[in-house]
Amino acid sequence: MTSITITDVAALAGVSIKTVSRVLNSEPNVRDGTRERVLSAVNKLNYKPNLAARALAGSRSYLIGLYYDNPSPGYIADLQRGAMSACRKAGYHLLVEQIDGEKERWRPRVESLLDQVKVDGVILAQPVCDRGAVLDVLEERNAPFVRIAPAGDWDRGPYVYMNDRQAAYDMTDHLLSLGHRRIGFIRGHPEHSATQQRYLGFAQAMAAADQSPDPALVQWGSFTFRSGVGAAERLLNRPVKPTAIFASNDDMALGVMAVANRMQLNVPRDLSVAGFDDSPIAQVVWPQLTSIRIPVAEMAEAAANILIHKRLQQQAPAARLLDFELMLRGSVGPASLA
Amino acid sequence: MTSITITDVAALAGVSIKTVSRVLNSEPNVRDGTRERVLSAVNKLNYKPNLAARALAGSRSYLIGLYYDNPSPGYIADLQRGAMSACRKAGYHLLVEQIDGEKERWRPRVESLLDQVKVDGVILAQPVCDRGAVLDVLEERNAPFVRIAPAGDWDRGPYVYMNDRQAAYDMTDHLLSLGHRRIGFIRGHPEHSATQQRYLGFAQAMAAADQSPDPALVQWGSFTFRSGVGAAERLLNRPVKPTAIFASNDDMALGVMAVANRMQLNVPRDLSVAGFDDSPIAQVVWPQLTSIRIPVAEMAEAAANILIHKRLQQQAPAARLLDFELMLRGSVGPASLA
DNA sequence: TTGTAAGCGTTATCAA
DNA sequence: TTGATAACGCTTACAA
Repeated sequence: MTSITITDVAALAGVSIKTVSRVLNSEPNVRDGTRERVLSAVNKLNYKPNLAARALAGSRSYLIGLYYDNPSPGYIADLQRGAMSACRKAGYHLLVEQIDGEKERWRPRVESLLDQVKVDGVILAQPVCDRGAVLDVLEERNAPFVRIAPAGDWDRGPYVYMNDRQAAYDMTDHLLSLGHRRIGFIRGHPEHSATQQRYLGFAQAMAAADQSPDPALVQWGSFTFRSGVGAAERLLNRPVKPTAIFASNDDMALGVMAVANRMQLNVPRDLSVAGFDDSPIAQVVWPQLTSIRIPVAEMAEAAANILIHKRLQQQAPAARLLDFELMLRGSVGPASLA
Repeated sequence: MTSITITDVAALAGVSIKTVSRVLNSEPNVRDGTRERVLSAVNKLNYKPNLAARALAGSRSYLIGLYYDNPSPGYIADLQRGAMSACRKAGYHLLVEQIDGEKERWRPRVESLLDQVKVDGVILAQPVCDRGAVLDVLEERNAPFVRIAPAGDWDRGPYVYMNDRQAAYDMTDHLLSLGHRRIGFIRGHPEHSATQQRYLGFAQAMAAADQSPDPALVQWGSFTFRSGVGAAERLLNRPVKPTAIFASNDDMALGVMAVANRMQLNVPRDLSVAGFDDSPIAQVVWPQLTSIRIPVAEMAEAAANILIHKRLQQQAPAARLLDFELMLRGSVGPASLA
């Protein structure tokens, strides 16, 4: 039950193993006829090159690593779907690794992936992509990596991202276009990179519509359901309630909806609610939550492709921008006339 | 910038590479002093064996594959956390692969993992573990695999699981102990393995409490939020409403809560609601959902460990049972006196 | 355009 | 208890 090797293929095709190798790696200088004979032998034998041998002899392992920490399960799933899709198309495989931020326990794992497994590249997702120490380890070893939506350090290698500011701007614009003027905004966790960008987009859209910002209508949250509840209570217990609340992520938006429910406010008649992330829950609640879809899978796919095709390119792209999408659903309606 | 190899270690320790190999693989017949000299050389050089070379020469790749299809993101995340934990402890790495059930597109990927990457074993999660064709491919190649909560085929290799029937029994018992007698039950998707087991547990607990089963109180669902809504409407529009509804997963239970809300029924005062799965959403809704925690991460960890330690064991365990946990929260209360 | 031979860094064989 | 040396299956030089 020994598996078939390049030698078997060479023998059947009547060529040397080097020629088989050339065909397999799409190298030039192979006569068409020869190529066909080799390929037909490959097919006949159902030959598949051994990755360990390839990695040992050559410079490619056909493995891509994905580092993430502990964000929402939906984010991880999307990430992997995208990365896997790219890997599948190129004959690569995906190795996942959770990087525990707390302790320095991540270090041996990161080093192992580079020194032992010798992955061809690493995708760094939030929040790992913002940990300087991890980047240091990768740079020390000259390991190719691509970051997904990093918060800064824009000159430390390629990254893919989407425009959070513009997305928040567009959503705010949408609310304004429906007649809303008193729009509450709930900021996210102060240490998260997206927080500031999303707030900026909101503020700029309000300013562009000549809406003087009411500081009392901007509340801090921390991206959790509970913090959304707190912020919503502060907003909705004011003498003059806002007609819409834009929370900078879905979990907080759900908190807003819970409070509205408890206060007998009908969504969207009495209060419009918008979120950010388009998490799976957004479509489960009633009414369904208007939100912003982040192209997580697409970003991961783009990142994987950059790594996979690195050797083909003269110059790796420094950055790749992907589009968000406004998901308009039932939780947002026109401003009531009240 | 060439990396250090076993030869460097051997030179520093003043032994042959074979001796270094012996130490690294904990083989017998190495003098203590020699072992120590080797280990200190390993440490001094920060040497890490090359996995590709190991895989090529030996019979282990130190890679474990995880096949899943498209269940909830939370399930995937838990699965990976557990499997990764086991891998980390043993110096293994985790390769993930989504097995698309629809087409036969999965076949080349499964074969590639076995023939090219030569993973040391494969973990099969729901619903991949119930696809006979996938098992066939694995068995053809004599590839070690462990299934997580399979639906049947209990003689096709080792598996880990939990007792769905007992869990549903215990939850029903809990409702009965709170005075509920008219308990509605919502079954899951008929093709899903857990559906029958969970219903069985419910039915047995009811029978044990001498509750003649009212067929009208058992409704079909399909594990989706929407199907939960439908089933709940059928249950709650009856002349005599149930005082509690036990849905066989959380998504459907959320559907029940949504209907209850719409019908102005207070949960848990007017209606108790219980789910199954303890998905993340269970703690986000209000009141929080009473549910059953499935030890997904623990099952994955156990599965990985079975694969990793296979060579050490005389006889791989045929099955490993793990415990569920009743998560009692606000959505269930005593039966009202009405 | 093709082939020969030398690695790649381990583990396995077998002799010492 | 140790070590020389041959695999493992491929890619990379280099030669033809």
